[in-house]
Amino acid sequence: MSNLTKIQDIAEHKIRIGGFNSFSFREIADEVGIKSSSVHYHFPTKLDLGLAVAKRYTDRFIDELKGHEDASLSLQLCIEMYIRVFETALKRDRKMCLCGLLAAESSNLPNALKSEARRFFQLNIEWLTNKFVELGHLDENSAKAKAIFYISSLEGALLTSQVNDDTTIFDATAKQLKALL
Amino acid sequence: MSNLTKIQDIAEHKIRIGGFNSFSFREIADEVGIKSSSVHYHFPTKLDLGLAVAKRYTDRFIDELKGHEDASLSLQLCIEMYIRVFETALKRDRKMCLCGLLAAESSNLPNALKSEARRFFQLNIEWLTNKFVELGHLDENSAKAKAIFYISSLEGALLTSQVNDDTTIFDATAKQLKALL
DNA sequence: GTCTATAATTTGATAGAC
DNA sequence: GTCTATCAAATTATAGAC
Repeated sequence: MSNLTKIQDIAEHKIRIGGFNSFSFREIADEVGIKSSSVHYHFPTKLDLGLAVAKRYTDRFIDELKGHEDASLSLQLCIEMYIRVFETALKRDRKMCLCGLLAAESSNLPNALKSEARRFFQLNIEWLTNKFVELGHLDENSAKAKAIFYISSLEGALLTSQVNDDTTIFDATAKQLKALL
Repeated sequence: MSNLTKIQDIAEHKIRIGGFNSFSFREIADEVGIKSSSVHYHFPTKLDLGLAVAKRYTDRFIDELKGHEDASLSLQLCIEMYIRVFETALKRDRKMCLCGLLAAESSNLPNALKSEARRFFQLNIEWLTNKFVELGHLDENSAKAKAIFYISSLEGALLTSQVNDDTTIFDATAKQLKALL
């Protein structure tokens, strides 16, 4: 794996654990096995690194969503798949959603980074809204309200599970959301 | 107002905006109008300050909940009151829930601070569970699952509203939760 | 692309005077 | 309780050699 990729992987891990202010170029450099100046070669500023990581995270997330899409999927299966993508983030990685954490601290983030975190939410809301309109036959407004409700609940469930070191807390929320369809 | 109180107020503000790693003793001292060594007089370490602020936040939150309690309140009114406490945090303060933010970054926090954030969630879940049992006549397990669902959704709604600079996003979630009773 | 070296600033924290 | 003075360490970032 290239050092560029390693840098982004480690930065993503650290942001998802503690936020944008919780890591330094030196820590990343040490874990890669290079010097901090070499990290600056790839990403001139910390903001550049944060933006690249957030963009990559959102793009991958949306790609995974679209990758599991299937014209024959029912609303029920679509939403179950959607919930599973969040579930994986929690149970495999034992970490927060990167953009969820950035959203929480967004008032204190550079504008560009806040915008990138917002993009994650907007794309998710767009995707969910579409499903609720096309498969659930809701009107646009109701569909969007429901979409916001779903992503908010899932992000909150990650946060509550995290602080309680208890992934079954996520399951409790997931179950309620599925029952709501 | 005493400097001790001012220090805690400013620290609370900064944590709610950007998390535990987003402020320094010097910044707080500057805003109070004293020197950073004087802040250390009141709170020897940053952890001491964080713990005091988190404890105060949770105690006040629970006090407010109990203050609005009334034996004659229906489940509907109880939960509407509960949601209103979160709503106030967002619309009056335009900030995250302090313990919500600490929960998000809890994997990177000193254990004592993570525990204090966890206490907020446990007390909230306890309070909600009780209401669902006593006023909603749910069994203990269903009540607790519903309690977890409610606090998770509300915390997530704060986070989603924050990153979108749009308080109506919170309203969308609040409305769905009320409809669910 | 990675290194050494270094700059300028900030950080959490302490000692001791008043 | 607040101050001055100070510390050691860490931070983001740059210049220039290889």
